[in-house]
Amino acid sequence: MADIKNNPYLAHMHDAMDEGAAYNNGSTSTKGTNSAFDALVPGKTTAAQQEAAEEALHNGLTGRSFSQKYKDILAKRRELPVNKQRQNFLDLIHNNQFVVLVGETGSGKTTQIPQYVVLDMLPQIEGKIIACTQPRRVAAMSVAQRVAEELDVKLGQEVGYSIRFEECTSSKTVLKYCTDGMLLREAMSDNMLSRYSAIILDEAHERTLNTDILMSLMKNIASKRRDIKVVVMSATLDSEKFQKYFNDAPLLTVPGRTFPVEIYYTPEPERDYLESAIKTALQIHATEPEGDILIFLTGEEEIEEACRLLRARGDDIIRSANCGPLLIVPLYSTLPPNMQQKIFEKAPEPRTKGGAPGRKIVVSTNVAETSLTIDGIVYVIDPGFSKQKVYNPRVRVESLLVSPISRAAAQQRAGRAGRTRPGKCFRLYTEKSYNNDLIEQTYPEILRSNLGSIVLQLKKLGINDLVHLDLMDPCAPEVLMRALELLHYLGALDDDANLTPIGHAISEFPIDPQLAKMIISAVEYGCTNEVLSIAAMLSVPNVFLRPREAQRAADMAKAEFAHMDGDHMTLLNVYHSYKSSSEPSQWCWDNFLQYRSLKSADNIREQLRRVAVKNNIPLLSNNFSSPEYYPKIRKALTAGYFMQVAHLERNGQYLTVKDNQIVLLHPSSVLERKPEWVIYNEFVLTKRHYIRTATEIKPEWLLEIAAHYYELSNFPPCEGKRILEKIALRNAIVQDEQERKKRKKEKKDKESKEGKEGKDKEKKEKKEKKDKKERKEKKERKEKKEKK
DNA sequence: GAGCACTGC
Repeated sequence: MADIKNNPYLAHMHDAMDEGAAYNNGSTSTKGTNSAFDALVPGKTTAAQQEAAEEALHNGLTGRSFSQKYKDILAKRRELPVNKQRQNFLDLIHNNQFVVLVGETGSGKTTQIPQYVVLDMLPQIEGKIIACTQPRRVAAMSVAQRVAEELDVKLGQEVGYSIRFEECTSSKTVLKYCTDGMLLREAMSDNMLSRYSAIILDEAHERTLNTDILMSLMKNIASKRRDIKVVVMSATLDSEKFQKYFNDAPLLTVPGRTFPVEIYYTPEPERDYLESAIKTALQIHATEPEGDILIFLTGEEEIEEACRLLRARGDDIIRSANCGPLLIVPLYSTLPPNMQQKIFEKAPEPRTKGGAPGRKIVVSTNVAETSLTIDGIVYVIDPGFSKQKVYNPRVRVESLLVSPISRAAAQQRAGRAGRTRPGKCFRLYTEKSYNNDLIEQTYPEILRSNLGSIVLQLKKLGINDLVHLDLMDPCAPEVLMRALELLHYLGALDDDANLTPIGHAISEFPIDPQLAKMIISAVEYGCTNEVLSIAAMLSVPNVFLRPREAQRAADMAKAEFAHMDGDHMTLLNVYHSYKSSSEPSQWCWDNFLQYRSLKSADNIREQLRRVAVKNNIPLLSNNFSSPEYYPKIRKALTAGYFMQVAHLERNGQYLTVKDNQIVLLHPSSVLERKPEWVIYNEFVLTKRHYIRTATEIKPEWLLEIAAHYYELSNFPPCEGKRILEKIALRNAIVQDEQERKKRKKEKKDKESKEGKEGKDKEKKEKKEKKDKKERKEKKERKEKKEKK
């Protein structure tokens, strides 16, 4: 205590200690010289007390004295806008179960709020810990790293993170950053999230599928656990919706710290946004002061095209208008990491000393909207489009569609220009269009997705009444119905929509339900090892590369792996070859394969293998030289994908079974010979309808493996149906015949058995008679003898 | 004869 009193730097620590003593009901806590936390009473701290604890001589979490680095960071933390609101925040959290917090970029909410909650709830004393969720893995990881530094602890000890494939926590952990999907998984085995005293949901405005489910779950849990606190953090001004959803929760608004961005609209609508974007970029280069440019486009092809045009025309204006040199960099997620690094390179130097400055132009997809931040961007060009996922429940297909962005997304894009200094945003649409045509918010993902996997998870979470599920935006009944239907056909739900043992097993796997069903069914066919590999390969982005300049070479490389049964077996070949290569990265390069995808497939396979072992699913392989080796694998695939079958009609077109959609085999398929029956993994909707990743099957397998689905009476008419009907009829006849034969044989057996028994009896009786007679005669002879 | 916006368990 004396130390603190003598230290002018800790002026208000003194008061805090006294207050703490008062809360402790007068009990002496003078050993509090070592831990400033002694002054804190769980659930009743003040901002002053918290600040005092942060300025104490020793770290309340570790008992160690604070490092100089800690003190330096602390000074900066005090400057964050959110720190000015600490007392307000504490007041709200003390008096409410839910708090909604809106904080713009740079407010410090993600790093500071969880720390305030830790100091307030003192998880190390209370035994329950605090979680803060993020939609993305990298964010969870990097924020945890930062907060560990801020609290002067080692990452993975008192502060940790938990993401797929990486658990970086310990028994000491009091604050855990995790992806929202990870927390959802955890809830599946601990429905009340009983380990936690507070959950902080960050980036809630992004409305990812998992965040939406988690919000609903927290609402449910909070109504049953009065002790848990929930903080929902968001970046939008659409806070009323969040407040209302969380039972009229109070709102705290924290200003951000960004620079102003001037917005420019086009006076007239642009017909060709690509052309217009390029023109605008070159015009900025020719007329605006130094500063890098970010252009938002929709996809890889468009971006590469734009880069080509920019390079060509850039050279022209550099010559004619005496502009500085340009560095043009594409950016999209499937770009190899070393190419992605280029976005962080500096703009080129002027060609001559004192000449016009160079400029960097980044041409990017949505990655640059949320996931990646590029420093030095001053100008943003926003054509107003992005590719968005849409789900059509009628044909059960998710597809990507180029669509206008929302006003919220447009604001987000503009904001990217003001991170380091005041910037400008050029919108390639009219102001009128912005106000009238763009929707306010992007539709939440839950309204645009296939919910098969999510519905299963909800069932596992103990939520049975899905129709009345309390979601911020309720999903369409038809989408829900499709999900239930799928799970029912897979055998995951019974007739009353309750989870079956198979459903429990499927839900353990962090993959599509069909893939999980495939793995579980593989036990029956003795090929779980191979099916685990295929499932992993199907869960990662396409492994086959096909660079524009080397298409033929790439196709030839792929042909080396081709398997005549189809694309699934081809993937299996690739995986096996990958595993046996000595230098995987070089090997991938040589074979036109995406190393990143294969590495990830290997990771996923290992995870799936662990889940399988945990659920007593044996790891089996058939004898490779057996002729049944591949057919058995294909049967296991069919057990998962019997709802995605296409039949080649006599006119040479494939028709999907039951939905009767005309589809083409994707040109990337190895199945050039067009087998009559195929299962497919994916339905791709572009200019035409394609089925991608297909494997040949036998129609009789469908009736054998999925008899409940192939109840042909409710199928619409088509050739495939007629063939299946014939097979079913033949099966029925064969079965009848077999049964008739069986009955006949049984009868015969019975008769002959009876006959035999009869004869035996006769024989026995005869023998007995004979014996008796003999005995009698013997006896008589004996008696005669004796009489003599 | 063609694509894979972006996350995530």
